[in-house]
Amino acid sequence: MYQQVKEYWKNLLEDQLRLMASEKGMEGDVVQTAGELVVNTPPNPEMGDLAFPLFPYAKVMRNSPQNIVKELAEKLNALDTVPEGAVLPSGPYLNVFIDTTSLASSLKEKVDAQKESYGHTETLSGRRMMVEFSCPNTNKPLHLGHLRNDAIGESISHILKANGADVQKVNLINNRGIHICKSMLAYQKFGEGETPDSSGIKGDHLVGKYYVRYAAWEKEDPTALSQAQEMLRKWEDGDEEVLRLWKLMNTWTIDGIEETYKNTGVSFDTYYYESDTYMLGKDKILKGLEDGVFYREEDSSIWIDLEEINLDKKVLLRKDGTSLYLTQDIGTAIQRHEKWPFDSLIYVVASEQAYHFKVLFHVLGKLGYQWAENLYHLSYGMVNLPEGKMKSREGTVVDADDLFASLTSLAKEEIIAKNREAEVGDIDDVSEKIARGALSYYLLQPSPMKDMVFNPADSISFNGNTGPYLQYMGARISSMLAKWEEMKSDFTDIDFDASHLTVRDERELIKMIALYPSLVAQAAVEYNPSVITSFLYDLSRTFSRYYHDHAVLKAEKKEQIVARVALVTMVLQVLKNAYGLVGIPFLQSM
RNA sequence: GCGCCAAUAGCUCAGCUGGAUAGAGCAACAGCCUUCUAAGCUGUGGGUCAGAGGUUCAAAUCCUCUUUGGCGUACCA
Repeated sequence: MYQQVKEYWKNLLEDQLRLMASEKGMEGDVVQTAGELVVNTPPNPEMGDLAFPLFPYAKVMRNSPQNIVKELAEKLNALDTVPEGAVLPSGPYLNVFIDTTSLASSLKEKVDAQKESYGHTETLSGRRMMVEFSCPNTNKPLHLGHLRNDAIGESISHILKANGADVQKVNLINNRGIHICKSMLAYQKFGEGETPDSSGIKGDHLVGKYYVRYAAWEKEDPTALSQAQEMLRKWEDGDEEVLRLWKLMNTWTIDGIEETYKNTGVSFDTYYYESDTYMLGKDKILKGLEDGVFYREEDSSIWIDLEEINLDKKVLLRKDGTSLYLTQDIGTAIQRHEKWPFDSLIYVVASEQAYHFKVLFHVLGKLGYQWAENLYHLSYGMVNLPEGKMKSREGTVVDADDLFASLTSLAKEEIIAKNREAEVGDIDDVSEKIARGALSYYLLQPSPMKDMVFNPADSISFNGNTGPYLQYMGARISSMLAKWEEMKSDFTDIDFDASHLTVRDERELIKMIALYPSLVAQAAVEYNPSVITSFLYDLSRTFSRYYHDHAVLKAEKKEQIVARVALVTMVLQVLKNAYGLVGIPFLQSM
């Protein structure tokens, strides 16, 4: 809606510029020559809502930008359609105050009507988009790195959906391979029949314990690795005993990981298992060989030459005919497209694998799959600690469950310290939701592409630019509106009138609400949830200042109260809608 | 070596399809709770936007080079 207002003024100004030019006897379309007007925002709201720099017109119109602005302002002011004071010349800029009153009126109608779907767009309407993320190994519990992956994957799925896409969230469980056998082997040797139930250890942590145990054992026993390899061979031969243990331990891990997903607010539409898919892709490689897309080395391994995309050669099938990571990914992509013909497939995977995906997409293209150009690697940076990289050998890996638990207990302590136990209701539930919001927001704030530093001390602080701060605004508004419910019967004779919303921050809030849908669209185009987190913080900060400075329910005039309640109601709706896109639970009270 | 990515306040990050004095949070300091939840609000200090060139009326933003850091360049996933 804000876009339309911008567009309106841009067109109006451009028309007037054309008029000015032709009055001066200039030939041709001045807008075409100088370029379309750029719409900016003035440095502060007192200077206007929109700013049009007129530098580019100086040369074409042979006049200083200042003079052009002055003339343009006069022309605009002479029009009946331009209200007094709407246009403000400011040096080389022509600033415009938009009509936030009528904007607020139409916004109110729209938000009232659309409610939780306010902000949704049609930009991806009808597109089938698959998002693959998380993809954990079944030999250990999730850590901080997975949490960033999950947060981005989950959020981007919501964002795409909000823009009209038909989204499928998929998880590919890495349950096969030598690393899985290592934990199995250690369990066989040292486990003594321990189970999650008998030990009281969460399944994924129990399996992780034996993965660590293996590493220690490997140092003492030089035959360890060959034993693990032997176990993998048995697994591939379908050895019953090995398969039984494999299934058992997989169940433990996956059950554990699902509990973590539940805590952190992550879910999937479909699970794939590597054990089912690792054979896929071979046929396609052989077919490609027949078609001359690939070539066979003397040792009979199959390769592709990547000279076209300025890369080296890459092996696709081992000399013994077994498949590789790449082979498998080729197979799964093709299989997925057959099962659910997507318009695009987004892989949420760490930036370390950029090369892999470049090759994967190229190979699929060479195999003749048109849709290969609609594959996208949503690459995200590493999560580091203040002292550097996380290293499992040094025990600095931040465990997902531990982190979530400590966030939850801190939130709980905070509620108790503030004496809010009675108001919040289920304190455990609320504490978990605060923890979830804090974590998700912390991880989604930086642009995905960049490496980030996870500072444990910062992450557990609930002050300042944090998830709980955002939740707090929602809770404050909710409690305000609850009070309004009790008093609103005295206001039935008063209609909403947006002309009572004139204070600076009211105008700011109106503009932000109006801008929100275009940001939802932008977040999808950029595959960037931080567009939404930044917006949420801006909106919250502005609102926080606003209700601190201006009484809502205790405003002087009744008309003002009605208008402000309506505005605040809209702010709450937008907050809720945006929370949903970035994994922040809404709290009625906190 | 080659390739990809990054570099903004003491720390963590926004801003990057070029536009007005580069913004937040944390940390430091100073204020504000008989008034809609102080998980809050206000203010002060803090910047050669890594460096050098270039393009432009205008560069943190675009281009080139340099420096520093991360990642990759496996018949691992």
